[in-house]
Amino acid sequence: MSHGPIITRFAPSPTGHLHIGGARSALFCWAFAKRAELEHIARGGTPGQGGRFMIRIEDTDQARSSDESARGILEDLAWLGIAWDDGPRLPGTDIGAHARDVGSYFQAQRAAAGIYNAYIESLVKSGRAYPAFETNEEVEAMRKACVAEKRTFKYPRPDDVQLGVFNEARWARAQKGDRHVIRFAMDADAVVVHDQVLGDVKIAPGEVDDFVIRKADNFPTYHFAVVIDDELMGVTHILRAQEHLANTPRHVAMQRALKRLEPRHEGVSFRTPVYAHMPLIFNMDGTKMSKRDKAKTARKALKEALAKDKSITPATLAPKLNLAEKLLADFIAGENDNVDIAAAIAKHFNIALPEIEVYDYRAAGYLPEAITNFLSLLGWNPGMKQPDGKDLEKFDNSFLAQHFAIDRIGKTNAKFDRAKLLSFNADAIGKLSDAEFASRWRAYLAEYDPASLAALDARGPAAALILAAIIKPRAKTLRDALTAARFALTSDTDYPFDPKALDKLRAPAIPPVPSGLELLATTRTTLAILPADQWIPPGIHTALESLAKELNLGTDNAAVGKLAQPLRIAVTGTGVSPGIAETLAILGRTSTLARIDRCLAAVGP
RNA sequence: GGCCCCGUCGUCUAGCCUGGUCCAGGACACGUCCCUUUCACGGACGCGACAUGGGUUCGAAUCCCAUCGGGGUCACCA
Repeated sequence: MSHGPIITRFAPSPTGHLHIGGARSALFCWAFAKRAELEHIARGGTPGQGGRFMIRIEDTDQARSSDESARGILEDLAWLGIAWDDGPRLPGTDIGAHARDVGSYFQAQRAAAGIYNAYIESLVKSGRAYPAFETNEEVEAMRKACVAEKRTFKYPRPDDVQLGVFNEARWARAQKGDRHVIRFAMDADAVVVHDQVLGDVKIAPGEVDDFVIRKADNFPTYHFAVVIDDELMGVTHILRAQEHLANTPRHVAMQRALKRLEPRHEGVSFRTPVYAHMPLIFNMDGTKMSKRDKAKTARKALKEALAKDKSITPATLAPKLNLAEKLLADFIAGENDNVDIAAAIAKHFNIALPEIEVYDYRAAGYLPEAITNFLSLLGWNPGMKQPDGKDLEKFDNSFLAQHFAIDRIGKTNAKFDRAKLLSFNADAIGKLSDAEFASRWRAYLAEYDPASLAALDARGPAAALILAAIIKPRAKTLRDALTAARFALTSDTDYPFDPKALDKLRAPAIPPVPSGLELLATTRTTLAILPADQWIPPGIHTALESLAKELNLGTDNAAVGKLAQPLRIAVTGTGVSPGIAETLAILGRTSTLARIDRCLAAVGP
């Protein structure tokens, strides 16, 4: 047994944003390596030698991969607090700065360096792989024929190919430039995957056919690249989603057939890493969480709008969305699931698209610590109790790194309950100090809603701090903190009045209590002469209390309420707002009086 | 369909390996109540599950089998 570090990896394909399920995989891989490192350090070991977490970008799909999404994925990981030891350097941070020298962390570059082709050639020469010349269409036709006969399709090994015997004729033809793929020659042995979560999973011989390991474009397939890279990059433990379980026998079979080619390791057999397959994460309705859900949601909303309002047609709508009519028509027909079109529709009809990717949750105002905490509980559980006997389920990444263990990964698939995530997020926000919340909220607004940030700044720093303190318990996300703060972020002349609230204001007096309108006018007079140094929450509260007493409204809090409710409607336009004293303090005297006057005018004589 | 995996409240799960302390515990959601100047926050209580059927055993959520149900996978995507 070697004493090298435990090395885990997360290997995303850069074809979009980081999926929330991928984030969990990354988090668990990170935690596993981190724990090994922590324990190694505690034993006095050399830093960096106990456990390492690696990122490798699997960009062998030329058509769908992009540098932009690779960067986005890296940024989202870092935002979640998942830093990698090995992998691309993340600009502006020191993440990846001390990566091991194991070649590029991008597979396309590794392919360009000839890493995979050297192994392909060795496999072909040892008779464990061979060129196959059928076109994609031909194989597809064979498959269809099988399906029609209700038989499972397995690629039939050509008669001239023999396991373990180098097929020179085929190799020569391939070298000549005939379009071909390389297929791995499966052996006849049964494969057992010793999975740390699922136990031993046995696959009978003959279940796996000769699969493609190099595509016609000369790029390795996922299966091949993964096996080569995991070995060459020293990966010891593979934690991944259960959807990969069925692939694992292929990987194990290749590991058994492969020997190292590099001078220092030449001839050494590939090792089989430790596998642990994690349960899957689904939507609440049991469907897969996919970015297509966004298109589905948008399409449904659009169809409803179309059915409800006959004046809306694809032809009239397309220009408003800045889209070609054909594109929109295709989208409606389900011909495409373009996320940008979905977003445009959502914006136009003011509907919320489901959050699927980390990027979405970030934009929706979730805190990274709430996301990783929630994700940790999907398929894993610390199995610990709190002093009060309740299950421990609120913890941070550092706790996870200290306690994560594969043997506590569950086997059953989980449904992603957004309501619970929302509750975790609200809880995480609630735990923030007022100052912390204020600064996080500002940062959020700076990125996603600069106009609101400008409006906030216009109120001044003192008001901003009071505002932060009172919206904090009302906010489940940084985005909906805006709802509670709306009154302070709109101008004194155009915040809307809720008609129902105004009606309440118009209600006649019920003697001895004066009407809301009368109370409002009286309160205005009092507030107008309140000393400036009293224009703070306690000062305002005291003033309202004395006024209530003066007017014989009573002495309890309900008395102040009789004053507060008309005021609230006047200055916020609705009967719902944070505490009235805080609300007025944030607005300041000038705004408050202006708003009362505007309301008085709106209600009319 | 073949192969493989899984099955505790609506949801995430604890308990299962090492049967009894479980007429099954927690959290989210939901409901009622309390707090309360509105809305939130907070607090209390409640609702609510061992898929089914057979075994094994003095005793099964826990062990075995079958059935049913759910899922994954069968690409020159990863």
